[in-house]
Amino acid sequence: MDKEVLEILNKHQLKKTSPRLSVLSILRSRETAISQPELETILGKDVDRVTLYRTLSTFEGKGIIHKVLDMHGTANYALCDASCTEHKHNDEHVHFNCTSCLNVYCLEALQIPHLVMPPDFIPHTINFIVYGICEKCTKKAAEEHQKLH
Amino acid sequence: MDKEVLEILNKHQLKKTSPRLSVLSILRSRETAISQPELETILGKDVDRVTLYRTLSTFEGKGIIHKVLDMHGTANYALCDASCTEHKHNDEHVHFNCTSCLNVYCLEALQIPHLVMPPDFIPHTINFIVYGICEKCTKKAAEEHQKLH
DNA sequence: TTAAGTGCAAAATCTTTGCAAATGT
DNA sequence: ACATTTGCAAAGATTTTGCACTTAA
Repeated sequence: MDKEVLEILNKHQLKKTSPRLSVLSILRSRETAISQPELETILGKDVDRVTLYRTLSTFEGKGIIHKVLDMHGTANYALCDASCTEHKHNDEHVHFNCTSCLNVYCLEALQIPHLVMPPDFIPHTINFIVYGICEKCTKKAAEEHQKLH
Repeated sequence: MDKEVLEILNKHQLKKTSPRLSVLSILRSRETAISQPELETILGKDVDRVTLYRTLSTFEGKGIIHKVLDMHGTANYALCDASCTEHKHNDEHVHFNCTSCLNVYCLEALQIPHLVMPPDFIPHTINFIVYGICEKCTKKAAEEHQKLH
């Protein structure tokens, strides 16, 4: 049993059901955000697709996970850090979406730079996504290149 | 006839068909990006929904328009500026998505700040969206507030 | 004339909704 | 025991595909 996962559910007064435990432990085990279809594949037929939709939307509403849209508009999900609450997400870091492996990395180290908005434009949430090739895919490409020489 | 619209199509060797002319002149007439459903409403039954999908995807592929995803993952489209080509989009300005009127503004004046990526993360395209309340909605809210006092 | 583009119908996806049965507390 | 939550079935919405017809060049 994953104690931390149970704590998360406790904290938000959510029942500890099997679909929720599965989803949370998958999210916790990953360093990158994961898309709904990918989650669906991992979960297999243990969890109904509809339940997955509802689970993710509950988690998002409670501030347990946050959503990042990749290049094609597909939603990817990652655990929020402890500072997120239902009302205020602390999600102000840069995301990196690899166009090769499709993984979405939370670059927690890169804070979103402060911007001055035009007058009367009141910002609320900021989304900064960089699309490109990630570390792993860059290295993989380099190795392929080696082989040819 | 809108000469500039014709020129755009010429430049990309696209035939000047009625759906394309309609879509381009709508995009040119707006200061904000427009969603596919909204376009559909404006066009009415003059243009088939399927044709609209294909038109937008052609334009995007040619670098005539660029896509911005709003908070809900809905695609919004805006004309690219002249410096965009099929291969390299010059779309590196900040977008502002009003969560009240849903409009997506291209804040051309705000360049995306330069970021240093972690090693072996190769950036290609950058997407910077600020969600919040736009000028018009801010003012509208202020007026409503006036009335009550 | 003829390649490109459109429109319709129909398939394939994706997402939401309603409700009875199951489950956690 | 009871409010939540799940799973199924079915509705709704969105997006894609195939193909015959039309149109711009």
